[in-house]
Formats: sequence, C-alpha cells, structure tokens
Amino acid sequence: MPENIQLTLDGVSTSVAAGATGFELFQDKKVVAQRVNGELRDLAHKVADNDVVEAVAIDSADGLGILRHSTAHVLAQAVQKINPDARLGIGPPITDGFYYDFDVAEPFTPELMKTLEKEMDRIIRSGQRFVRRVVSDSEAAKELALEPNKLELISLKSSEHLAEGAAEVGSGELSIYDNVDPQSGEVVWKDLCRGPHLPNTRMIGNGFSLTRLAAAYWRGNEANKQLQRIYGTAWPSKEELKAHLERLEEAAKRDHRRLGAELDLFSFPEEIGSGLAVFHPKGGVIRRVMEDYSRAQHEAAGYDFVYSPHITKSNLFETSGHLAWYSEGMFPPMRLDEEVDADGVVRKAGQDYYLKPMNCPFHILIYKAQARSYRDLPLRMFEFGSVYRYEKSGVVHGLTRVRGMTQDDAHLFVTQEDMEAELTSVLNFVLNLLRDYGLTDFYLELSTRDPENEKFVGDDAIWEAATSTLAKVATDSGLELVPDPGGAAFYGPKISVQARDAIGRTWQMSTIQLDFNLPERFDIEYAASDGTKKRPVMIHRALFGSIERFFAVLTEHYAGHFPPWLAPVQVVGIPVADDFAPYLSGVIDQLKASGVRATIDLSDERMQKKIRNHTKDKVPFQLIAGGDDKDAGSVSFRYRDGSQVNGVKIDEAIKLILDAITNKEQV
RNA sequence: GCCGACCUGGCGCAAUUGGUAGCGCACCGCACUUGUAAUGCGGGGGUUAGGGGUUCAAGUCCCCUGGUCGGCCCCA
Repeated sequence: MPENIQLTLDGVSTSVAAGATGFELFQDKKVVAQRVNGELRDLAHKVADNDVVEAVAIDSADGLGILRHSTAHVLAQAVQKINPDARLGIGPPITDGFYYDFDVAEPFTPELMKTLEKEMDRIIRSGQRFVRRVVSDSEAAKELALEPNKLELISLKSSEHLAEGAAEVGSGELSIYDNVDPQSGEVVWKDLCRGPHLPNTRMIGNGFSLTRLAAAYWRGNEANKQLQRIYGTAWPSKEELKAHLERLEEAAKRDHRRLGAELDLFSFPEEIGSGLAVFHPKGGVIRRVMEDYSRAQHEAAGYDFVYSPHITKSNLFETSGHLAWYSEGMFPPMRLDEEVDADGVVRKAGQDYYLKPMNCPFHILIYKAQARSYRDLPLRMFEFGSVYRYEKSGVVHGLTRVRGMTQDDAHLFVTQEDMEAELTSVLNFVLNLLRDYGLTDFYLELSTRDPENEKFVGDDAIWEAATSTLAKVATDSGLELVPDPGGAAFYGPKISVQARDAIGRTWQMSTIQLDFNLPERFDIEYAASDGTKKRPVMIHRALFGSIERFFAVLTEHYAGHFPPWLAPVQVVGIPVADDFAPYLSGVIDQLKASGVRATIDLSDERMQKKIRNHTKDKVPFQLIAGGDDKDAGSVSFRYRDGSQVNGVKIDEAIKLILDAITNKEQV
C-alpha cells in the first residue's frame, strides 16, 4: 500500500498521506465539507488516489445548505427530546433556511418555539459530532422501526416517484447519521440522511432562528395526512442572521398590501368578499395611467379592441372545454329561467350562466362572426377583460391572488407561415412595454411538452414547429432562457417572461402561449390564397398577467415610490408662509394646465409638517416657495429622499417636471 | 379546501387572575404664519368582525359564520 496518494486539491496537484480525510486537507475553519469528484462529502470522508477535491466553505451556497440541513437535524433532535412521541417527516434545507416536518398529536405552539430554540442551543453547545454510517435497507428498517415515515421513504427509494425526501435517502446507498456526544462517545440521536453534515453541532453557532409554524401534507400530497412543519433560518454568524432578518423587514415594508393601505390605493372590504378589491382614487389614477399607456401601445402595434360580457351560458364553456377541465376553479352557475310547479317538478328547463374565468372563447366567437380570409390575418384582439375565478379560500393573497381580476388579454390569430414573425414581434412588444413600466431585468422560461405524456393535444408536426419557433424567438431575444420540459399546457407550448424586481425577487409576468386546442374545438378557419380552408394558429398573450397583480408587482418594485408618470399626485406646492401661496399657486396652475397632477397644500400646518406628510405620501416633486424664490422668480425642489434643489426658475422647473413625466424617468 | 394564529374607533396599538374600553396618529375647531420630516390648546369618534352560549358580570371563556395572516395543496 502506497504511503502517499495524488490529489487535485482546489485545482492544484498535491500529494497527501493515504487515508487522509478533509480534516487533514483543509486547515481553514470555514471549510465544513468537501466536494470529491463532484460529490459533496463530509470532512471525515477519506479521499482516494486521483480524487479531485475542493473545499466547501460554510459561506458558499453548498456550505450554507449543509449548515441549514444540520440545523434541521438539531431541531428534530430538540423536538424529540421535548416530545418523544413526535415522529419524523423530512427536514431539508431550503432558500435561506430549512424546515422539518413532524407527525405529532397536538400542533406546536408559538411558545414551544422558544423552548425548542433553547434546547437547540444546548445541543449546539454540546458539540455533538455528526457521524455517517452506511446501512443496508434491512438494517435501516430495523433501526428506524419507530419512524414509519422514514420507512416509507426507504421503501420508495428505488421508486421513480420520490420527489420529496431525496435529502433523506438519495438514490444510492442508505446512510444514517449518528449524533455523538463528544464527552461520553454515546450516540444521543440519529436520523436517516444522505448528508453531508457539518463536522459537529458547534459550527452552527448562534446564527439560527426558528421562524414559523405551518402544516404540510406528507410527501406534498393533499390526499395524505398533514404534518406539523417548523421553519427556521440559519447563517454562519449572528450578524448574517441579523442582516437576513433586516432584508425580510425591507421586503415587508414593500408589501403591496401594507403600502396599499398606507398610500390609500385600494382595499378589500369584507362586505364584498374575499379576493375582491376596490381601487381608491389614488390607486385608480395609477391603474388608469397604466391602462391608458398600454392601450396606446397596443393601438400602435396593430391590435383591435374588443369587449365581451362577464357572464355567459354554459354551452360556451362546454365547447371550450373549461367546464370539463377547470370547473372547480369557476364560480358555481346561476340557474335562470327555470320554472318549477308547486310539487317541485320542473316545467321549463332553466339555463346555467357562468361568470367567465377566461376571455378566449368570446374572442373566438368574434373571430367566427364572419368568414375569415388570409388577408384578415394576423388578427389581434385585445381586451381588458374582467374574469372571475373561484380561488380556494386559503390561497387568496392581496392583489396577487384574487377572485376577480382584469386581464390585459390578447388573442392573435395567425397563419402557420406567419407564426414565427408574429411570435417574434409579440415578444419584443411585451419586453419593451414591461421596460417602459420600469422592469428591466428579465429571463424567459420555455415550457414544452413531455413526449411521453398523452395529455397533449395537436399533432406532432405543429408542436415541433411551434416549439422550435418559440425557442428560436426566445434565443434571438438574447435573454437567459430556462427550459421547462413537460411544463406546457395540454393545448400548446408557451414562453413566460420572468422579471426580477428592485430587491431581486422574480415574478412571472407575461405569457405567450400557443393553442392548438381551441381552434379545433370551435372549428375556426380561414380561406387561404389557394382557396382552401385552413386552421389558424391561436396565440394567447397576457402582458401584465392581471392588472391587479402587475399593480402589486410595481408597488413592491418601487416600494411605493412610483415614478412621476404613474404617481397619483405628481407635484405638491408648499408655501413657506401663507403670503407666498398666491405666487406658488400660479406655478401649480401652470403645471395643471399642462396636464400635471399638481396640488397646493394650503392647510394651516407648519411647512415642516407638510413636507413630512407629503414625503410619507411619496409625492415625487415637492415645490417650496418663500420670499427668496418669489423675488427670484423661482421655486425650490424637495425630493422623496430628502435631497433639494433650490432656486430653480419657474420655466425651467416646469420643463424639468414635464420631461420627467414624458420620459417616464424615476426621481 | 386543510393546519395553526389572529380580528378592539379611519390606521397602529393598550386594557391585572372574566369586574360594563384607553393611547398615539389621522379627523374637526381655535390660536399661531413659520425656508426643507411632527406648533400649541380644545373636541368628536368604538353596542371590541357578526351571531349564539356560559356567568351575577365577557374585549377577555365556549360554539358557529365571515374576514385576515403564515404555511400546505392549488394557481387554466
């Protein structure tokens, strides 16, 4: 046996003693694991000749995952210490943290969280070692006889269907991690786990916190029992934990539900019902400006404006297939015109009317209103269409998940030959419009069909053509393209535009979706140049998704600091004293005459208080004028961030404001 | 829909072991007239989400309904 082996260690060829582990290879305390030939391993793992080994630091993406995974184990140990009857579910790391699921008789209480944190802290301080041990299926089954969920995972190990639980059993050999007390050498706890883990619990330190309690279905299936889930977060240091909590606070400040109330933009009166919003005057201004601009752009891009009612007889949604496929997402029908005699016998059958969950069938009927020729195509129908969806009570969420919403919905009818050109122009149209609203950081997702799955309708040739066209269009855009294989709807492939907001969160915005199903179901066609009848391709396209949702995204993106062109109040005048009100009113009147949403604050508050009020209202331009400005024929600007530009000549000030509005600048 | 928490004047919050509701902001009035984030004084406003129950007594305890929040499932 050779005394030394050759390694590639962090890219450098090195010779080390045979049987060396990561503990010998890495002196840096930040290294908590190693990547050996591409696989994450514990530091205790022995490297072999010719291995390629890299350090995994605790503050790397992999290192943070390991830290959080180990913290989840400590949580589970703490839970079982306090409640030995708690049975384990799964406990993986997630973005910024981890969770662990438990099967317990009584749900956890918020008070218990503090107790658990204390117990976790005790475990962490005791410096238990995480020791990996490979076991056979039968050994594991024997050792974990008291953990039925783990046994289920073991039995599923070889199955194709194991989505969740991969962190526990992985795909290869099974392993159990023993938590070993360093004083006594005793195994104090153990868990089925693929690993890797930190060398010991002490490395978790004090940068962890339990964050929330929730229920979760076992293996993510609604038909299964519900487990109690505890979420937590873990960071290499207390400071990083604090920074993380501050980021959450920043996100909470941007929450559109909070800003909607603070800025008096919209509300959800309980009297109306869950998920049904009303827009107040200030929110109404923003929404109207958003819509008006969208209309103007659509008009310039060759869209026709159409309108359709909110309700329809059931046969329309029978033809479209919505009632067969999505009826549980629709409001129940209204039965009209039914006549029943005294004995309850129906004398005259009624009609079921439904609130519409989608606009497309209506637009198809408009298409069908006349015989179409290839000369009519592409036909682009656009509507701000109000739709109603019966969202489950637990999922409604501010303006992002509602039961009544308005889609900026368009349906494009094109020949197959024109499909590529149309898709290219519609993608560019969508991206440019989103940029005008201030979102600039995008990536695309291409959802394609799973050839194995038979749910997809339409023949192979058109799927192939459409998918390659979408892929080409997406690639040509130069944006990052994320494939989503199997993610297509049954009726066609789609591109969705994902936008990153000011604090890096991504939102699914626009979708461009091909549909091979509805043209078939409604039997729409056009006369081709050779006189034959052909089926047009149909493209669904929503840009905002829904106006309500887009409104929410913009509110959070701007943190309520809407750029002047969208701001409900663009300019407020603040005279230093009443004597200067007439002078400043003259300026405000000029702005109003130019179409600017400007007011003057003539209340008898002190000017400092007025500045405070309008800063809190996030008015982009505060114009202040006193004796100095009056004498000089100028005004002074104060902006939302507290900065000021004093003594700006009136003409210049007006031009500056108008330019900012026209150019959609942020100030 | 499921699990848990919660719902007090427009908004944010208080109310000892159950003993018939307070504060700040906002609002209204009066005074003050001030150069870049809160002038002072006074006033009005709540059958504690709605309904039912326990109790001598319920904002506090129990049940039902509605709504909100955090998750799960879902999101055409």
